[in-house]
Amino acid sequence: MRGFERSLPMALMRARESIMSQFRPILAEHDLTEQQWRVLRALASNDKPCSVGRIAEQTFLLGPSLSRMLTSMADRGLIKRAAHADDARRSEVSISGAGLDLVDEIAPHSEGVYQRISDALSRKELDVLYDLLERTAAID
Amino acid sequence: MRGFERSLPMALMRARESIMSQFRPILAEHDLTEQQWRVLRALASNDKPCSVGRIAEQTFLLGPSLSRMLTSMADRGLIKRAAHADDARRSEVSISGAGLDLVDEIAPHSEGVYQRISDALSRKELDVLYDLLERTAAID
DNA sequence: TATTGTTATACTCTATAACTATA
DNA sequence: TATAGTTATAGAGTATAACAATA
Repeated sequence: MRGFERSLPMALMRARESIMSQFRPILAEHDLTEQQWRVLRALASNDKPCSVGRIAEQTFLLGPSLSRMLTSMADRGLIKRAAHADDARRSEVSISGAGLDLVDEIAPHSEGVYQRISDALSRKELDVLYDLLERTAAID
Repeated sequence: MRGFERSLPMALMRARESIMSQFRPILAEHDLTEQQWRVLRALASNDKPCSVGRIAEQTFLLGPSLSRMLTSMADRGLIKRAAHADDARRSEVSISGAGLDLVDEIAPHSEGVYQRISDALSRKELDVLYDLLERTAAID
């Protein structure tokens, strides 16, 4: 079995932890978990409202976890839920104005983190990294 | 704020999920959580026994979580704990024979996953990926 | 006094199954 | 019958503080 250092999941985790460790304190200041932030970011990037299932796919959260998170995020006024026009089983979830405000408040800190990434990796290297990650994600 | 698609933490997570989703069923068959597997792999790659703090660093687990996990893994016979020779505060944790057997049992499946990665990425591309990930992990 | 590791506590997320209501 | 989403439940991990033992 290959060494721990040459384990791809661990290498991916080390890279991710390096970034998230800078970012988590900012999220904590705004009373957001990493998972809630993923939901907020997914909704902010989707221009249109989308289904709960679609959010689950985008954020790698399980339905039951997400369902509860959406309830608490709606209580907090960060997201909105509406009934689907054609299919009454579906929800149409979207980010609220307050949710967008929160994203905008956190965004500058995020860009600060990306500045440090840009100091370490050239634009070209970042492009290569994204490409390799995407191809890894596409396996199977 | 950059799009969700161009978020590096999410790109890292998507890549990692793609691999781990193939691997988790194998771990589940052997009653191992992802975190327990990280501990086992870390200990298997360290030739010498090491401290609880060192394992926590390697596996990105918090002390209290790790402490409980080590207790249950020791009860299961997967690891061994010994007192440190010079410093009685420290533990010396190492993998047991049964722990090594379990790693060896799971290893072939792991190589199967790496085979699929090798089908998608050339050796050179994998080297580039590891290098870029390492440099990302080294930020700050 | 600082450090290593454990225990205590509250909360969040994971994971699976069962359920509701639509389709 | 199948699908979308919620509720129920058990368990594991996260996170912080407090603690014991030792340096």
